[in-house]
Amino acid sequence: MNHLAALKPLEDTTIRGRTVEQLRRLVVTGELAAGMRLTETELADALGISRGPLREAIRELVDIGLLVSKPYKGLFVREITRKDLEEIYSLRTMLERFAFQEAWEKRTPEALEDLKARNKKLIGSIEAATDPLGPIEAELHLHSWCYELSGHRLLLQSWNRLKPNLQFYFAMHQQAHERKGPKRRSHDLYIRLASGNDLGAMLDHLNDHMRQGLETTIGFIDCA
Amino acid sequence: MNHLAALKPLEDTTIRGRTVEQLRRLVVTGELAAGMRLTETELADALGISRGPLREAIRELVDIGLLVSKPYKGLFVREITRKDLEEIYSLRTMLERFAFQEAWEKRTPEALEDLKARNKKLIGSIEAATDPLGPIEAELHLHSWCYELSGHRLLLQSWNRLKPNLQFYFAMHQQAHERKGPKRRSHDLYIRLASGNDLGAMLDHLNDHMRQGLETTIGFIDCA
DNA sequence: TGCGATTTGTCCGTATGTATT
DNA sequence: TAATACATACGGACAAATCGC
Repeated sequence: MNHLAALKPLEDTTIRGRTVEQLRRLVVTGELAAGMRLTETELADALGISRGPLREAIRELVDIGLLVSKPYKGLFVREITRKDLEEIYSLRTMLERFAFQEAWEKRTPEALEDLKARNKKLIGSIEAATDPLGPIEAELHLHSWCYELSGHRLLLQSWNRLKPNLQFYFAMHQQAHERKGPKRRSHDLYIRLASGNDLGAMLDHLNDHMRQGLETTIGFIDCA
Repeated sequence: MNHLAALKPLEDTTIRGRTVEQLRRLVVTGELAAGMRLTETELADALGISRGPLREAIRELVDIGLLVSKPYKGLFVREITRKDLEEIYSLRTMLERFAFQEAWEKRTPEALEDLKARNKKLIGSIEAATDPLGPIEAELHLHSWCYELSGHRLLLQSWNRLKPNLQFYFAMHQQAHERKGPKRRSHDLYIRLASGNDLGAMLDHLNDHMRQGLETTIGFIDCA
C-alpha cells in the first residue's frame, strides 16, 4: 500500500465520476454561464462520451444544485438569487458552528498545524495571483478543516454539498467585479480563535465572519 | 387552470421520477432488507423498466443515502450503524432548532391550526393501527411543519434528504421490535411549546425531544 | 389553431472492464 | 489461471413532449 494513496482522492474509475468532476468544474469556474441552457447531445459530444453516463452525472449535479432540470424542457446552469445566497449563508453558519462544537475537543497540535498550513496556503495563493480561482478553493479548503476534524460524516457530506454552490457564486461574483477574492489577513482572527480556548468566542466570530462574507459579496444580484 | 393542481404534488411524468419514489418506498418500508444486494437487471426486470432510467433513479437514492454503490462491485441497501444514527439525530436537532428560529415570527393562527391538525392526524393514525408505517409517516409530517413554515428552501431540502434515512431506520426498528411506533401523547409538549411564546423553551425541548427519540430507538444496532 | 423541428426520455443490443469463483 | 457474473459504457433507434412558425 503506497502511503501516497491517501493523499490523492483516488482518481475515479468510472466515466460518470470523472464527468461529475468535469462538469462541476466547468460550472463553478463560470465557463458554463449561469442560466445557460445545455443540450445533452452537445454536451456528450463535447465531452466525448455517450448520453448514458452523462445523464447519470447530470442527476448528481442536479441534486447538488448546480444544474436545474425541467423534464422535457431542458437542462440549465443554476442561477442564484439574493434569497438563495442568504439561505446558503445562514445554513452554512449553522453547519459551521455545529462543526466547531463537535470538533472542539478533538483539536490536537497536529490538527492546529494543519489549520495554519491551510491558511498559509490561502495567503500564498492570494499573493501568487496566478489562478484567480485559486484563493477561492484555498479558502473553502481552510473552512473544510472543522468539518473534517469533527468526524461527523453526515455533517461533512452536507458541507460538501453546500460547497460547490458557494464556489459557484464566488467565481460568478469575482468575474462580474473583476476583483481579487479574499483578503490576505481575512482569516487571522478565525485562526486565532480556532486555536484558542474560548469556544463561545469562536461561535460568535462565526456569526460575524459569515455575515461579513455575505455582505461583502451580495452586491450585484437581482432581488428575487 | 384547476385550483386543485397545487394540492397534489403533480404525479411524476417521467419513469425516473416514479422509480425514485417506488424505490424509496421499498427501502424505507423494509421490503428491501438492509444490506441486501440489488442487481440492476433484476430490478429493471421487476419494475418493468429499462436500465437507463433505473440507473438515473439509483443515483438519486445513492445521494440521499438509502442505497450504497460500489463501482463495479454492486449496489446495496444501506445499513445503519449506531454512529450513523447518532449523526442523523444530532444533525437533525441542529436543523430543527434552526427551523424553529426561522419560523418563529411567521407563525400565524392558520399555521398553528395546521400544526394541531398534523398532531391530530398522528394520533388518529396511532389509534387506527391499520398500517404500521402510518404513524411514522405522520410523525415525520408533523415535524416537517417547522421546515415548511420557515420558508427556507435550502433548509427544507436538507430535511427532505434526511427524512428518508429516519423513516428507514424507524421501519427497521419497528420490524425488529414488533412494537408500535410513537406514543399517542408524545408530542403534546412539543405542540404546546410550538404554539407558545417562549422560543428558548422550545429550543431546549427540541434537545430533549431528540435525545429521547434517539435513546428509545437505539437499542438493537451493532456498534460500529 | 395546427404542423414540423428540436430535444428529452426511453429502450434495446452489444461490447468492455472489473471482481469473484 | 480460466471462467463466470455483473457493472459499466456505447450507439442506434423510437416515442413523447415542448416550442416556434
